[in-house]
Amino acid sequence: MVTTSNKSERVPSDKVNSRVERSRHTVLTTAFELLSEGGVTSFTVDEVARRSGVAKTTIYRHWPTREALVIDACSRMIAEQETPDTGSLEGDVTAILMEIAHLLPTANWSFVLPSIVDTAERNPEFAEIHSRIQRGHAAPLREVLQRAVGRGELSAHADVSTIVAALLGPLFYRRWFSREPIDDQFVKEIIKRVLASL
Amino acid sequence: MVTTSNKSERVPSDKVNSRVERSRHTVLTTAFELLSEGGVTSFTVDEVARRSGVAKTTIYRHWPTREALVIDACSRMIAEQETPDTGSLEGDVTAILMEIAHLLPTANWSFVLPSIVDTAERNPEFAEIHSRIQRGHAAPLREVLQRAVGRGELSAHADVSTIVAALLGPLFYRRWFSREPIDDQFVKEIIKRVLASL
DNA sequence: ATGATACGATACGGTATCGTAGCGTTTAAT
DNA sequence: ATTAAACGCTACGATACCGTATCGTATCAT
Repeated sequence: MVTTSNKSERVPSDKVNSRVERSRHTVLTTAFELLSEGGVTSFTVDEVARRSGVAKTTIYRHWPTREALVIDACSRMIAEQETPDTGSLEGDVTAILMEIAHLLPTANWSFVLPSIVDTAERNPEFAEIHSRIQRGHAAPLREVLQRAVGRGELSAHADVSTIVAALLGPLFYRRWFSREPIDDQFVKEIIKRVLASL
Repeated sequence: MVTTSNKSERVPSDKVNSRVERSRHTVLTTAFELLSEGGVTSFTVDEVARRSGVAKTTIYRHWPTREALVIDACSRMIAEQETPDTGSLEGDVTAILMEIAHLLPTANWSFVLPSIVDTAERNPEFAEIHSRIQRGHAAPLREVLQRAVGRGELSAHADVSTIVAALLGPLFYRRWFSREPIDDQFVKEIIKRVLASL
């Protein structure tokens, strides 16, 4: 009895290949793809069903509502950027910003983000997601700045939050507002100017 | 005959109070208000009709399609900011950024802009509007920077476009991405750091 | 093998929205 | 006063979506 009971409490690795998990995965992949193309607005459950091949009824067996699915798909968008450790603040910052600069014109999330920003403006749930995504982007930068403080390379009074805005702001500005290209020269200019003023 | 013909060729000031122009104005005002509240997505012609009191059929007599009305309403959003002239570059830049900083949390356009940015990502017509709005925001800054070059206060080799991004980027970043408050201290910090590096 | 669970297909009901038709009424110019 | 243009009202047709119901089929553990 106990043995039987234990067998039905499967470990996660078992569940991955179960039928439910296959469906979940297929739907989420398609949902994310759809979000990247049209943003939150034009996202429909019917289209997910059409593209994924998973029946709409099955989708509603997994997610209670359209919004739940959108939120779930958006959550998979949080960038897992790794923090470099070159030994110097300038080296670390350059590594981070260069990677972001290269991702901005191509990565899927850069096409969805405006949509999330807009939705977050009036929807608390999306505001929460947006907040998590944002923290994900800023985290590596905050970490290398803190490390620089630890090494004495940066004053302990330095306002990390301001510096992050001074570094990321110009890049984001070019991607979504002025829509100018973000070349390496530009990134280096920004870094040089911001770090010079510390 | 000629006199009669001339009378029908009215001057614009006459037209302002005509019935058509009254309708146009009422509808556009309501449309803009609606856009400010819900963004481009939740904007519906039916709601404009309900709120404005103008019949939906009349609205469609003026604008061929919903999109045309949205675009027309968005176009009225272009900020008409005046360029200061304090004599020094720092004074001018401070005046401009302080005004923007105070508008960012309150002005109607700041609630609609994410919506336009998102739509512009996939719609050329909105990309054009967005471009005009953007140029409107950056124009005063570009002008005072050019003036500073003329006075010799700024090197002729200075990349104006980069400096604009370095100044506006952090403010926009805080408004729409990190969602942190934008206090005067922050604005002054940004200005100080950017101008110090010139 | 058998039963439980998940899935697929189709068809709905309900709602929102776009854009139009028809027709009577108001406005405003002559 | 007459008349043309603009407006309001109601009612549509068409479409797209959400979310559910029904029922038959496939999967999978035991």
